Amino acid sequence: MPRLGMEPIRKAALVEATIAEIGRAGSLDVTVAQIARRAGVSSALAHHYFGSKEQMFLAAMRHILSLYGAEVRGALALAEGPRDRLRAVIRASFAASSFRRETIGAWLNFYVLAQTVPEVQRLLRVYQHRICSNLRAPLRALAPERAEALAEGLAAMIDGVYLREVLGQRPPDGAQAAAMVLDYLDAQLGAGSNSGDAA
Amino acid sequence: MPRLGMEPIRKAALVEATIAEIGRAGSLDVTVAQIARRAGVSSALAHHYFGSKEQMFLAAMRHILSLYGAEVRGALALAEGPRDRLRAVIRASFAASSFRRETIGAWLNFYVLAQTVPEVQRLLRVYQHRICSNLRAPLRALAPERAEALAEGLAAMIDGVYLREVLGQRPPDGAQAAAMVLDYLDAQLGAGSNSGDAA
DNA sequence: TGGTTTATTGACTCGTCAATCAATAAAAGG
DNA sequence: CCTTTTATTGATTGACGAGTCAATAAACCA
Repeated sequence: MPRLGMEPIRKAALVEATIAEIGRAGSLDVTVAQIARRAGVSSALAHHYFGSKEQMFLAAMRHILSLYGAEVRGALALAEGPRDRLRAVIRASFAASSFRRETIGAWLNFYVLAQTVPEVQRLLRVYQHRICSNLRAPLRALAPERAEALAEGLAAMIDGVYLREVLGQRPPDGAQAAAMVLDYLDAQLGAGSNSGDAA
Repeated sequence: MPRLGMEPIRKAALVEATIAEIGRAGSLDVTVAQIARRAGVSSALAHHYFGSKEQMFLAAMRHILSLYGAEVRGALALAEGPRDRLRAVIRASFAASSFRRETIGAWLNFYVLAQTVPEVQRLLRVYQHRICSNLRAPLRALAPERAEALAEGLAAMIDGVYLREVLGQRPPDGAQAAAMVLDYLDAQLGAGSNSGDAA
């Protein structure tokens, strides 16, 4: 009994299911049938709406990146002063909405996919570029000379902490993960807790 | 015309070919036939010696880890004093033998495989444990309180730098990569260039 | 020499899976 | 109503690939 206007609902469900299945399997070796079943539809319908498995992966990735982007924007909106902005970006990177087993697993797999699918590579580069920008701006106010290098170091560390979580036996702990990066930040800027506050 | 004693030669060639193919494809979606062809043998022979594709992946991984281990041991043998030892471990992590496109690509894919194959997970954990140990020991002599946390931070950063290389447009530059991590180290310990030298 | 071990492969089996198609059915619209 | 559009699926196709097997052949051995 086909109600109309199902397309966005189905698509959203399939995107969620894609992420969940990749997270569960821990790899991109998930069949369209598995994804579709989890979303409660037939595999034919999944193809009908997305055209191909690759498009499903891309949609899933855009979804993850957009969640993360929202998290960052939300945190930045509340931050005042460069130091606070830096902390906001870092904390947002480990917020519960992104720092979850399944999302981390999916994210790792997208790095793999980036080596094959140009559009995935493009998206990941956009993400990396954005996170660097978000870090560089406030860093310029605190340590203009080293802003560029520090931003890249922080970004690398954030990615590295994610990566280590993949093998972690215990469930991800965003607060602790963020603490490690914040610690790096303080060491680089001089722990002086607020040296650049209140723009 | 079968010469005897081929087994180790074929195995070595197949291991190399496995790494090269994974690096080329940028994923684990490589067929045994592709690997075998690159090694100059039939796919049947590959199965004959390894039993399964999974065993080939495992052998490839052990090979990569053992190259890296050798690099670290070699560097440590020449180092004197804790600070120097730290530098040695970090530099070894970006030595030319490991820090190459194909190896980096393969390494990333092994992280993915670790989510599926317990033995791969075990091997990666051994690697992580060892790198942390190698860092923690000299750190204990320089900053006993923070040794544990710093070791994990450094390890995360090393992994993160590798990860970023996956998307890098320009070919990997080990020296520059190492510099970023060494910079973090100096910031954490106080740049005083040799505070812990000459044990 | 004849038997055993090692090396090596082509051909085949058996599954799996992405993608397609044709068919069913309910709503919308005139 | 009858048509068009949207939703939905079961069944099918076509390709591809891991792993197996039986056969060939050279080397070694007694």
